[in-house]
Amino acid sequence: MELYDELIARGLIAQVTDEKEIKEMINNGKAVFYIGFDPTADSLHVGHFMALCLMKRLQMAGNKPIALIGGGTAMIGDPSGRSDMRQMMTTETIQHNVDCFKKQMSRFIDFSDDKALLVNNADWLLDLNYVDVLREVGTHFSVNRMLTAECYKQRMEKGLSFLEFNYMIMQSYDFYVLYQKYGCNMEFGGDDQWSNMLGGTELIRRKLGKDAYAMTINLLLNSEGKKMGKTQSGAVWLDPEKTSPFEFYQYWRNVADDDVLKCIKMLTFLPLEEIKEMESWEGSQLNRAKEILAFELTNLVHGEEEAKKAEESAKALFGGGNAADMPTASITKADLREGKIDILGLLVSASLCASRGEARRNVEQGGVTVKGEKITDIHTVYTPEEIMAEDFILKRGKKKFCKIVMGD
RNA sequence: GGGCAGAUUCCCGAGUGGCCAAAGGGGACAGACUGUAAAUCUGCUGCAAAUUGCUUCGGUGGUUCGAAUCCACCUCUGCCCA
Repeated sequence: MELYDELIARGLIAQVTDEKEIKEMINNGKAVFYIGFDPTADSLHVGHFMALCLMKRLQMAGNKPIALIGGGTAMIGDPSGRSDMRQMMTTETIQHNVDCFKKQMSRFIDFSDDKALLVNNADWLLDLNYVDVLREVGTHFSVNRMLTAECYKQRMEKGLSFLEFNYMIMQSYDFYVLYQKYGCNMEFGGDDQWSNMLGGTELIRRKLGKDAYAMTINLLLNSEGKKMGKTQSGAVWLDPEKTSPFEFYQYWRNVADDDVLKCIKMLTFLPLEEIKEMESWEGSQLNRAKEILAFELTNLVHGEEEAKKAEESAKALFGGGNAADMPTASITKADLREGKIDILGLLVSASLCASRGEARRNVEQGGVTVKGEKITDIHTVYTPEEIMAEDFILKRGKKKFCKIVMGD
């Protein structure tokens, strides 16, 4: 199966500017394409991961990827699909994030021998002269048309600042620069970027009289229509310091039934024939599919060793018995009172609960377990020796647990 | 620049002098049921040395025995006019 058809089959492609041309180009490795990443945090997350996978797929077919880090555009903030303005970031924060992105990306994409490029649009955006830009670029944009763009719709109600309004123009300008500098003839991005991307192809046509193409990939939405890769405590990060491999594994292990196959299709590199077989699975059989999904993704992001560890821990924990490799939390002498620590303090110190009040509630509602036994008394206290015992496992709820170690 | 409306806890949103840590909904969290799923039901949702105390209703100051609520100024946001 050729690349383009595979992308369709996996449900990745959302919109294209010219299907015939694009198909021809990417199937034959003739595309030089770019995907933009806004460095709004110090780690990539699941949303970026999809884009990285796409880059990889295309690179494997001989196309040349350009990863564009939006060090310049991040200073403006993309209003697409957002209900309020992003917080303004300082130049230092952005630079720090850019560095972090670079490190993580090189894990997925082969940048050696010029097989892929990594560029930062701060390099050309930051020195632009306002009047020059207005005259050269601004003249090609119709405000009337921009205002009707889908990506601004939400913001037309809540207010849109001129700063953010310019994001589309900056992104379009990026494409224009890359086209001239590197012969970049295609832009990829999430479907929420569609209008921004069209701005670029339009600009190239108007200024250079050349054709450039754009293609968007479907956003990874769950069955409720919300973006996946987010938890109550924020995004699911690719950085193991921010989201441990075990948590990462668990996130995918816990996706809803309705979403498993979609995720496998869109995110893994498993052959389509193999995935086809899974489509007939139903009911509790889907649990197997979830294990596969979780393992595959953890493997891609954190490597095989970590993936295996996460899988074993999960199986041990939920299948009974103790996990060999489990999250740990440390307490210090300062946490002790008269040489002991109470159950509430322990839960808070282990970051299993946000406050003693929450810890109290969890205990009272029967959600806290030590060594497999339910704790019913909120006044239960432990000595450091008890806590350090091999079998001392603190568990809150069904899925959160850890071992305690003594720090200084 | 002028006029109008508004800012409440994670989010939406009620509250317009004491009965307010603040209705209701959503979400989150815990329990039951399950398959580490969904749906459903129950509980719960500011912090703590916890029948009490402390901090919170955009900010600062004021009136009052007492302020989310009244007054003044400020900041921000939306709408209308220019």
